[in-house]
Amino acid sequence: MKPVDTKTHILNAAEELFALRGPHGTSLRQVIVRARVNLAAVHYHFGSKESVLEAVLARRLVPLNAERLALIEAHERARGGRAVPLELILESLVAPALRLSRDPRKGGGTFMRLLGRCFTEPDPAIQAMLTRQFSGVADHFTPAFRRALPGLPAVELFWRLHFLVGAMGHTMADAERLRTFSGGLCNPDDTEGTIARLVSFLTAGLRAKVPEVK
Amino acid sequence: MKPVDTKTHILNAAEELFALRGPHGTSLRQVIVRARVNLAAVHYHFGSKESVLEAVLARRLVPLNAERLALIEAHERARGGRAVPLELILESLVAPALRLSRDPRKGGGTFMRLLGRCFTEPDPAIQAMLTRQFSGVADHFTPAFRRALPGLPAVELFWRLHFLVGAMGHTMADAERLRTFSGGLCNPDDTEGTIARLVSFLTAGLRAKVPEVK
DNA sequence: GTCTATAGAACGATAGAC
DNA sequence: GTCTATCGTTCTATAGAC
Repeated sequence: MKPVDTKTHILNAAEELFALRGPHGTSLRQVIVRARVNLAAVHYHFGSKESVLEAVLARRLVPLNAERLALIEAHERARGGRAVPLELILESLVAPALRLSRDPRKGGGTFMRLLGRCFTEPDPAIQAMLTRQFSGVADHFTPAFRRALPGLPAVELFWRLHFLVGAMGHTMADAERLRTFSGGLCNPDDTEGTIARLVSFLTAGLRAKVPEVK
Repeated sequence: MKPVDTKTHILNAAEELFALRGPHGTSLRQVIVRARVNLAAVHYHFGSKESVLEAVLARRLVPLNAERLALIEAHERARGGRAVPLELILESLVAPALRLSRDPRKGGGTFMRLLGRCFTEPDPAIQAMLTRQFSGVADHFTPAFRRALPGLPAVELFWRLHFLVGAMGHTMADAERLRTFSGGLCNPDDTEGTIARLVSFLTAGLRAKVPEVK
């Protein structure tokens, strides 16, 4: 049972506050109050506010994206050279993220809120962090989608993957909004139900008839 | 030909900078430099930074949401009491926003980037602004979707509308990312193509088979 | 590694002359 | 309506004692 050290305290506090008020809307001083550490400790351990954000992201995204790749690679091995069915690709992509987004020990919805927010953050430094973190997943999943949808032109596939990222991101970043909007009818805590619904929606969308207008 | 006044100069500069670096990441001082006005002028015309943001949002959203409502009401009138087909509902919702997001005289992608960003902004004041602006559209379109998809349980509809908002928002807020991601294959400037693709994707997603798992 | 103290700059907002 | 000047606050970052 290892004790929670200063560094982890800072990461936890920063994750929470960055998600709650945004990286720009949060000062290091707010972070150190919540983390119960000294301001200088942040600069000692991370060097700068930007590096704190990068560490917060990497702590969750490195294992998350590794899990995604492990899942799809297992499916690929199980099927030899043949294409992995669309539903399984989507599930490999969606399920680990959604389970993480509902695991209170791992930041729960807090982290996903921050992640969704970073995606709309135009700050070039933040964009570069995201590209770094997601390049492996993008490189592996894009060809998998292409193999699962052999009739779909590459242009259309890219558009649909863009729609997919939006739907997925918004679902994870803003689950609680749905509870309010549906008047309590929808329960975002039902992780497996959410995965099934999202996979079914995305499968149908990706398989839609290609529109005529060009 | 009326001259561009101080108030409009401030709105234009704020729109651009808020979209570029976020409302929190932008200072009023940066705004007044770009608008070539005095700092006190901002407080004279708007009272506070928050009110500037509200005015920036309202300037585009009031006519946009009015256009959406006008379109769907025209469809409803044309069909008497019968349900408006799903594709036409989606087009009424998507097309005005997407055309706005590509109209350089009206902020172009700049404004949509800001809007997408505000959606992930947890600041309660900003959330309240969005709720105010979108309540009319939500109240009118939700029953329309229900009528167009009579077999779909309400819970499932709410989930799918949530996915829809994500796909739509991300498409408008971050169109340029797709150009990079697709290696230049996709052209987000093709507004009508984007509308057709988004409507086709969403139609299929909304009509997907309801998943078994509950 | 952890602290206090502080430098140095930027912030939102306002007072009051014109 | 528009300006200058400035108040009071907060920020990131660092220097240097322990």
